[in-house]
Amino acid sequence: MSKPEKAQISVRKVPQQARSADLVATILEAAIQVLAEEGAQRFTTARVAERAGVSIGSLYQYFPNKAAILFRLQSDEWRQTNGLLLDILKDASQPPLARLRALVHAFVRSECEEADMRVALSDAAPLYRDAPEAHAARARGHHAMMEFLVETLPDCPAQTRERASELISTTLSSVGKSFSETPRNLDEITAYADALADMLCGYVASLAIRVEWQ
Amino acid sequence: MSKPEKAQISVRKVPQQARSADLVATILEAAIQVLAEEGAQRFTTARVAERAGVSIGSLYQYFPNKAAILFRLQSDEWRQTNGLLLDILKDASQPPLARLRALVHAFVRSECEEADMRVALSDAAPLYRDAPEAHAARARGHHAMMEFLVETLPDCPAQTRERASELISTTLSSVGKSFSETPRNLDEITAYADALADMLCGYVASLAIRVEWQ
DNA sequence: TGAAAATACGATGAATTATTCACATTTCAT
DNA sequence: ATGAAATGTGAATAATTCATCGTATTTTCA
Repeated sequence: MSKPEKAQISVRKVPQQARSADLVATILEAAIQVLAEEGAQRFTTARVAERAGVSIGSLYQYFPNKAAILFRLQSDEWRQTNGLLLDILKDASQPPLARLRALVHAFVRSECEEADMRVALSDAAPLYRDAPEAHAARARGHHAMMEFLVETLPDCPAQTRERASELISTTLSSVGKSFSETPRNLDEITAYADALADMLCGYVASLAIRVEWQ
Repeated sequence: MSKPEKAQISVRKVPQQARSADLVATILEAAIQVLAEEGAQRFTTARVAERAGVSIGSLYQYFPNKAAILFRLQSDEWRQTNGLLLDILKDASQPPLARLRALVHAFVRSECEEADMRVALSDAAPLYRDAPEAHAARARGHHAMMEFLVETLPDCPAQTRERASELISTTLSSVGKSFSETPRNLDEITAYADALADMLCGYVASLAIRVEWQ
């Protein structure tokens, strides 16, 4: 057997001049379009380069392989979503469950935007799923939810809280993704997000009520 | 534009003699192994044929293309899971919420069995996701949950009930899938299933309590 | 200005892929 | 026993893919 090299997901060369930074931006923009319009199956380095109006060689100067482009896109998504969620969860002007409800709405709405691209991106997940960077990114999301629960359920045993945290973040992301796989109008999105928020808020409330912690 | 032919997912030739029925069974068995051991990425018709000890041509006698093999595997999974769930949901000897809890446990446990194969199978989902047969199969699952809710929440407005039904089935399948993506021991599985059951049962109970339906 | 560094190019190779087709073998009703 | 239908074979094909490399162009800055 010879599997010496882990798929290299990070960067090959750091852009130094403005034109190369532009180039990278152009490539990423093109990658988004190819992904949304052609799907993960037909996402190829050659197509991305062509759509970007850039040579294939240039592409490989800044991305070591195809997976790196996809991971970069997913990474950007995660960063953006994470920022959104952190802001909402930490908004001290709202009671905890109102924040959680707002978070569900924001998340579901954001999942439904650019749905084509997001679906294609998660179709491509097998290409980068095992990368350590991906693990770290997910961990950050869990951490935010955990902090929220520590504040909301201070008397809850740590282990219960951790499980609840994992359940809630998992539910949010996986149900959101699954929901966005079929096209929805705004009313459906709102109604569905409300139902999901009912479910999650109800769950957190039920944890808060159980005084029989030991 | 010319997209005349939808990907054909169903059968090319129906086995008539015993030897060909055996052949199909052998191919499917080999397909499961290839999927579990090599992953969706490396799942190729040639590898399946080789593992089955069968010529590639024979494979194409009974499956029109690669997607058909994968869809057949997924289809079998769905059928099996659906049978399991129907039995539990219709067991009149248990109160509704106990049935729902049992269902969650059975489902999560079944998702965690053969996890490698299941993960690889859903990685391959893009290949058959849009097939009408896939849609029909999902609809059957939703239908079962809907019947359960009609029994449990007879006074709930139909629209609310439908949304709840979709939310619950979606949560079950997508959270289950996501959970099984990382390896778990039996204790974790039980604890997690309990938490998920708490959440879902709590949600159904809260729907039952709202007497202010209009 | 001029040369070194950075950037861009795209033809090209090597590998993998799904699928077909002409032909060989087996089965089974007659 | 016979021959037609069913079944099995695997080399050949055509398409697609990722990624590299030598070369050309542009930028930087002394």
